[in-house]
Amino acid sequence: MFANVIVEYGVKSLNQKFIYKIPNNLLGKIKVGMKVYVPFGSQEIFGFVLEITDKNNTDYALKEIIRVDNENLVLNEELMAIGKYVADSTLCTLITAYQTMLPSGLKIKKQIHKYDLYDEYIKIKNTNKVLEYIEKHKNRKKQIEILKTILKNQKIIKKNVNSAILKILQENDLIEIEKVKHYRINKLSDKLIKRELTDDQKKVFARVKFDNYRTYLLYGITGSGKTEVYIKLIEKCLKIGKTAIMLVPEIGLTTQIANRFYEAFGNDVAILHSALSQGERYDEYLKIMNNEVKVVVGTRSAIFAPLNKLGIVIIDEEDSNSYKQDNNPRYHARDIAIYRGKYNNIPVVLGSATPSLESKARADKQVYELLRLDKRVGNAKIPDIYIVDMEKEMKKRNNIFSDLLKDKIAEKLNKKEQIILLLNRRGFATFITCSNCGYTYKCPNCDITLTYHKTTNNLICHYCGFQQKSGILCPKCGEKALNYYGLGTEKLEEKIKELFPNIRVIRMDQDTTRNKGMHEKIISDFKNHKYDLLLGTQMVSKGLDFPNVSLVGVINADTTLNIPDYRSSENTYSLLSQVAGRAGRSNILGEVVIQTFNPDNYVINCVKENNYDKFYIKEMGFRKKLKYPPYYYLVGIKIVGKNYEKNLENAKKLKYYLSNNLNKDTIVLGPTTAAILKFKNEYRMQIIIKYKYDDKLLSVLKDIDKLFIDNKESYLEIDFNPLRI
DNA sequence: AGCACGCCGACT
DNA sequence: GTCGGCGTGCTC
Repeated sequence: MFANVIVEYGVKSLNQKFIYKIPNNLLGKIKVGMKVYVPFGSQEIFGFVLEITDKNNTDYALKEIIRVDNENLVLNEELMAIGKYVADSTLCTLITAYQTMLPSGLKIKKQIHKYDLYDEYIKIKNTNKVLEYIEKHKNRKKQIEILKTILKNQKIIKKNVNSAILKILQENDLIEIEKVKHYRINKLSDKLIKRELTDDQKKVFARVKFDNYRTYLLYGITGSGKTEVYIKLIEKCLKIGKTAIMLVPEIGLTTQIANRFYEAFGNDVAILHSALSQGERYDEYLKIMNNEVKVVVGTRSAIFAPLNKLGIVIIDEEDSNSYKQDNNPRYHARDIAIYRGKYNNIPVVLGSATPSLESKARADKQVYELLRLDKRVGNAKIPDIYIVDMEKEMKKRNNIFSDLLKDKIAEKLNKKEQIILLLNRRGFATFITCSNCGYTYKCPNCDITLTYHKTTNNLICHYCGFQQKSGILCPKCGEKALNYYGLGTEKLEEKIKELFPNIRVIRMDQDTTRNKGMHEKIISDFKNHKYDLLLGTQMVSKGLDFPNVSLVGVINADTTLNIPDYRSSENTYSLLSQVAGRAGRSNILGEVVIQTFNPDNYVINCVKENNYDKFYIKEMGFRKKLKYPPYYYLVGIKIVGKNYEKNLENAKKLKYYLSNNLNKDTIVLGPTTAAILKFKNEYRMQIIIKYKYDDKLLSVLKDIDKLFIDNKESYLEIDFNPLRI
């Protein structure tokens, strides 16, 4: 027998099957989807079994598989198929696809990490022998005491026993050690909390059918109780003997949602998200593979959870950009969810308060089934939204806080209610310029100004992570004339404290949540009213539920609106209405102040009117006129190289090739410089393909991918349905 | 990706 | 003469 194997190196030139002979001692042991160790040229490396066959059409001598690396790791048929689908639909190598599906402890590569943790117990080996021993050696008091406790309790924990005594008992062959797998995350909740659905929620719940594939779009306003519907759906799914995946966006509130799922399903739940340690991830993955859990809650890559008998997939906040991976493979979790939905013939539920235009358009065309929740649960009302024209405020020298926002903050502080401020920029100042010579700090590797972080006194490139210490003198002319421009969350924190000296402020952004557990700590401290005001980047905008928050302030709504990208309006609408939804989630009325230089912009006004449908219609008009999704599909191709001229030349040749080989009504734009031309010392040109239907597209893209394998000057990054171009 | 092989230049 | 630079080609 022979095995077709792909090897651990994720390079295009090795993206092919290598055939190996299965030695007699491994016959029957090796299965499709297993990790194996194989000879490869002069090396020995890991690989992954794709097929097992009795045919060998080659005329060269075959090598033999050395061994199976981990007998417990076998990807099932569905996961094998998903890997192929990911590779085909994103043009990544097969091995890269399988690697992303596995937690790092199980990836197909050389690794010495041992993630397995065990609890060790001591058990009696032979009771009669022990009783004899006790009779015989009455003076060995300490040993006898231990033996008696074991006799009484069946087994005791090993680490509580003195190692010298343990050794004697072992040498006398009286005891044995039992190893029990220890999971790092262990939620034991025996009091499961059952909640009732409202009539609206019940109607939505009843529409989801479990006996065939169908994608549902649950469009429910903020605070309408989508999570309760998800829980009930999963409950039903478990009742019919199946399992469930629940995806949440990657914004650190996974633990919050996970806690609600623990309340509902106890230790039937596994969680998978990026804040877990590698060991924790490994453990959770093992629980899933061993069928010890029925519900998986997690971020993007949890869509690959190896659950058997999958019964439903739910994606909360389906419009979140975090569901699309922005490095290889550039897959979208929504596509994988739908693939699994079809594969298992089960429902897929996409939920959001601000659905992506793609999903809403599909629902309008009956491709998805639309479910709506239009009312907030209980007495909570939609917050009042005020728009402030910052141009007028600037004339009053209010360049950060408008009069209205200042008044409202003072009012809420007085009433002991809480406040959230959103500013979508971290750091202190967004750039530093010398007023003497005009020098501006820039990243040496990218085409980007460095952001000043006061806490660490660092200048940081927010794109590549480059850091340098900040000086007092201009590095060019040596004058003491550096000016700090632009507003970030650090400066905002300082300014709010100047304005309200007694206010208790907590900041939540990438910088304050870098350490494990900080995210949860900030959220729970704010919830427990240890702070009056929470300020931060978009982290503060989604999913959080603080009943005592009655005011949300958006410092500058234009930061996201002005990004030159076809989705900036959609992103802004979603961000603003999500953050507005943080106010007034209980009995107190919520108020929202949005500061902007574009008070007449339709996005801002639709947010003010809380009118998603109006925004949707207006935005769809623009998308149609400008030939953007969902009317057209996009492919973004980046041509990257160290030499600007040669790279541009390659980009032009590529454009020519694409225009000549794709369908006539497919639009090929570019090459233009990418949004950030220089990144990590490489120049990036961009070609955009817009198409409605093109049967040649995939094969042409595969061809150009091959053409560039041997190109030493440039390489390609191909992105299907890019979220920004 | 990683390694062997091979062809050139500057060294004890 | 030979050590080591990296360009090229191959891996079942």
